[in-house]
Amino acid sequence: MTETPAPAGNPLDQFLCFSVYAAGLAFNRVYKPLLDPFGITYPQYLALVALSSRDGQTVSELGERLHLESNTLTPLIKRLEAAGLVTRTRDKQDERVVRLGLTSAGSDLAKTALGCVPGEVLKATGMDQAALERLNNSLAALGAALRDPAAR
Amino acid sequence: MTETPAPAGNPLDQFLCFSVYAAGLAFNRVYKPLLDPFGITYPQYLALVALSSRDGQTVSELGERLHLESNTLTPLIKRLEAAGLVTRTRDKQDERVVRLGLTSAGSDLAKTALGCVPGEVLKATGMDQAALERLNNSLAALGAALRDPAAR
DNA sequence: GGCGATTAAATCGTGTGCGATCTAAATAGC
DNA sequence: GCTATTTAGATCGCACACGATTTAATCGCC
Repeated sequence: MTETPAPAGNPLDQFLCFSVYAAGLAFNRVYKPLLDPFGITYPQYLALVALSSRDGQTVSELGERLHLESNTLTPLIKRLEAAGLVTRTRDKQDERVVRLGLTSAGSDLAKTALGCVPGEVLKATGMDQAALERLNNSLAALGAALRDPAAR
Repeated sequence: MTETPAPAGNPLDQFLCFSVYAAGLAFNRVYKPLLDPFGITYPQYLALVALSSRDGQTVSELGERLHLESNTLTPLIKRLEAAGLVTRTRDKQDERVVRLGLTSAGSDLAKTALGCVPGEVLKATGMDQAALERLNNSLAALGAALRDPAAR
């Protein structure tokens, strides 16, 4: 009774999918106040982090990293471009392709955010590094299994 | 190389939040083809399951279970009502409150879906019951920690 | 070299999530 | 009993996510 604010007997609590769903909502709510000062959203933050690892990624490559497609990414990237954080340039070799990069403002923002946000999030999880890593590995495996078309 | 379709060196892979995010996306994509025949979405499915446990829940109570508020739930519930699956009635004692219930069609749909969908989802996870339960418990604890205002 | 098939990204419509605000009903305090 | 406050839902605008389609460029094959 000490930590179940939800009504008793919630059948959803037995569902792994719901735990993932609810944890996702909760992460989003932890990130929001941390990212608001930077003027970016949580998915935008993920995109900036993914882009900071390598310059000149295509929209498709970014999509592979984020598990998203152009229908979601194009508007998101355009907002980051409008904010002056990301550059979009058509590939000269293949005009179908759009190459993405961080502006210096985007790079700075990513660096600054990565300097303080992850620590705050870690604190909010209340977990130690080892437990966090175990859970991360389990979830990565779960995601890979769910994405595997052979498994259904 | 056998199971890493994403570009190498993805810094996001080290983020627990991203594993949760990506697993959530993946679950959604597993559920979609399973729920399409019933004409409902994944959040609508969660709402129906939550409503099937008890009749006459209020919007707020449903929100506590789903970790959502009326700004998200009201439109969702109205769609379920328009689909003939849910009833909405103002409480006679307190006219501010809306009591929710399943129609017989909604109850039947929930029963039928619960009869086949969870098994398919379990198969897609590729996990056994014990591992699934452990992961579910870890994630429930993570969600509770993230929701705890004292922890940040 | 030309043309159908493929590919990358963009566009569009619908359904969530959510901060902010609004409305209406119940309660508190005088 | 009457007003100020609180509470439950609803509404609105914006940002994802995604199925479906479109556009434009490249590739494959003859």
